[in-house]
Amino acid sequence: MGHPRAGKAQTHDRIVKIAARRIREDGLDALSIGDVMKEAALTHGGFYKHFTSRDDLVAEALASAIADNRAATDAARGSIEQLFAAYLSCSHRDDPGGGCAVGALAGEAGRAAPAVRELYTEHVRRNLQGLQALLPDAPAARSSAILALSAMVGAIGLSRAVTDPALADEILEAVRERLGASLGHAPD
Amino acid sequence: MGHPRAGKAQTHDRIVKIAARRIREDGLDALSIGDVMKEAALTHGGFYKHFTSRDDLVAEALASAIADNRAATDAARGSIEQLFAAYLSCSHRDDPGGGCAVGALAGEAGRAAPAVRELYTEHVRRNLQGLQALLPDAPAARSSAILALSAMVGAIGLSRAVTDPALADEILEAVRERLGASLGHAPD
Amino acid sequence: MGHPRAGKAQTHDRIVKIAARRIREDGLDALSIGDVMKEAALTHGGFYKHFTSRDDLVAEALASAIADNRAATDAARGSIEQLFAAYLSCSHRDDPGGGCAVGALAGEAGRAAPAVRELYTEHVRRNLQGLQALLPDAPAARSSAILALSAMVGAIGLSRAVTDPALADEILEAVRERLGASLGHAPD
Amino acid sequence: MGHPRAGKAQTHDRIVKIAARRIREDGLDALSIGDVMKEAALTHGGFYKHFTSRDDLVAEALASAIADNRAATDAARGSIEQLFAAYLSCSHRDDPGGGCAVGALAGEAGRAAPAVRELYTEHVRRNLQGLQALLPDAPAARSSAILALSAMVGAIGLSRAVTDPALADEILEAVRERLGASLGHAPD
DNA sequence: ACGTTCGGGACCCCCCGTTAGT
DNA sequence: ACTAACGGGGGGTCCCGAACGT
Repeated sequence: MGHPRAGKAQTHDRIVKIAARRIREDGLDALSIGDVMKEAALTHGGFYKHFTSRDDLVAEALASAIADNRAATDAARGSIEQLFAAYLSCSHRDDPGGGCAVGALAGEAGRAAPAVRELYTEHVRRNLQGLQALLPDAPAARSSAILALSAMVGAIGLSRAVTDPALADEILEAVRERLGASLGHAPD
Repeated sequence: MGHPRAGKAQTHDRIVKIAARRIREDGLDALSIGDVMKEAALTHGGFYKHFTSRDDLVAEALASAIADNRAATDAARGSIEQLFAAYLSCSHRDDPGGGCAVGALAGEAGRAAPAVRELYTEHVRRNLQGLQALLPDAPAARSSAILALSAMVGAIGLSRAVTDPALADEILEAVRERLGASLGHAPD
Repeated sequence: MGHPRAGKAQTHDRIVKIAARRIREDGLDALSIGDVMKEAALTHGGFYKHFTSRDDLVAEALASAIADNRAATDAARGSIEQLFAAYLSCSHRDDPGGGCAVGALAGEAGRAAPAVRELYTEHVRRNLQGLQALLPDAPAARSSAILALSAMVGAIGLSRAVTDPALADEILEAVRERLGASLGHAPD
Repeated sequence: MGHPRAGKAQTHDRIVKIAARRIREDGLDALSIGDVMKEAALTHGGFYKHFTSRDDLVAEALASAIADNRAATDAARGSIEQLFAAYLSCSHRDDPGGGCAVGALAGEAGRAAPAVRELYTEHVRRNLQGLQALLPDAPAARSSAILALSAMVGAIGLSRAVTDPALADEILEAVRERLGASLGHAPD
């Protein structure tokens, strides 16, 4: 019985990874312990050997999702165009579970528990700093980063929500290009 | 017993109005029939005289929220700066229940029932058209509208989610100003 | 569907009555909503139309059990020997569910929620007053009542717990007779 | 790893001792393996190296509690007044975990597993014999012992359950004195 | 017909006693 | 001796439907 070859940490991680996908796909509230454990080929009852409560899992899952994002962002190092292209891509839009947590949870984070909101906020800050570092060292780099993050988050949300595929693609494309252009020659 | 002076249509409307606020405040999934009916001073059971199911209410509530938004948008007619100022304002951020449904539901709409998504999509289209009409008649007006909507939606979501009030305000301010500037002299 | 002929109050009462038996048979903690509802030919889900929580039911069930006891005590009016005979009887011992709540819950009440303990205490006070009223108007009537209640409660508990039927009967008989004798000629 | 310096028997005993207190404080049903092991600074899973099941522990814990009681009773040897004073004392009432198992479990024992009930019954028998030995060698010594045990058990239970401290003290005092008096001049 | 009362079933989180395998 | 997992059950809430009263 059990998964003798899998250490506790591995099982723990497996659960968290699954949850990290789920929260980005379905939102924080929709996360069900039973579903996650079932997907991990475990039973519902064993959950509390790994987490003290559902909130605990949510926090860990969010942290894991954020770590994913860091890795993905680092991969796009060097060029902001590359980052835009990756973020505002169809593959990102079509795989929320593997994508950006800031975008996936922008709507729900405001209603989440304080601990979750803090994590989220920290992640937003880091993203802004990362963007700013990639932008030309102009006085308006900070506001450019904010505009870029807002537009990216908004565009990915809209593109996911809209039923018309053409419109969805158009949103990504338009923002991708216009954002690059706007930020290229920061007006001040 | 009951509300003899209130016609059925009025009661129906009252329920929808309440639900229209709730879905923007708490999201689509969190809408509880019991809560809504309680707030309407009605009993839970009577709900099904007005709606065939919870999904029915959600659809109507979304339509009502959209109608609200149309009215609000029309009020800002004439100047796109005025619209930005209104959308990217603290009062809008702090009152999601009375605010823009596109922004409030950007994350959740992608997971909603087809009917809801259709409604949402239609609303996005109309918003884009409205924005486009307010922009100078340049070739890039369409993409400008998309960028504007994306940035607005993203900014309002981020500003709501973030715990740091200073950062929340900064997001609104930065996008408000940078967006105006960027769109003023559309590069092509 | 449902029990159309049974008013809500009737169903409510039915549930409480069942629970009132159960808490005397199995104790306060062992009371299970599912079990009670099943015995009432209802489903677990409907429970919360009648009670706000399990604790609510426990409180009502205890009150109901106490009311039962009052009625039973009143039936033995006039003679304390009759009351002793009824309380310290095999039929009382063998039917805890229909019997004295003070005796059945003597052990558990001390660990119960404050509201439950208050109810229990009130019931003890009333029982002491009832006993005192039945005793000769001697100065020691109060302490006689306390001795009588203690002995009765203890005897019924012991007689229920003991596995040897002869010993169980002997306990009831001994206390029944010795208590009557002791109280007959109050020493001071 | 583990507690290398503590033999298995010692660990076993430690667990039993803790459980022996707990069952008197919280009852048989409330005994939780997890809690006991935690208090013993052991892990939950190791329990089954010492006991075959929870029922096994309960039986051993009861036996241990009974052994405690024998020791305490032997200490009061010689005078029945001393025994009454010790049993019907505030310190006994306020420390059920270190007190009499017959009193603490009078209500619950009747519902316990057969093995537990047998143990309990044996304990009652021994207590009755002990009491009888302390009483004057009158024909009614047996029934006097039964009355005494019943009153003591009942009084301690009531005194623990009642919320009013004055009433709680009054119960102990009244039974202590009246019982001594009643048994001093056994009527027949 | 409108509204309410009552009930049904499904789900969720959490905890428990127990065991297989290390 | 323990870790990791199982399976079942507990209380609580939800959405929904059916029968009754107005």
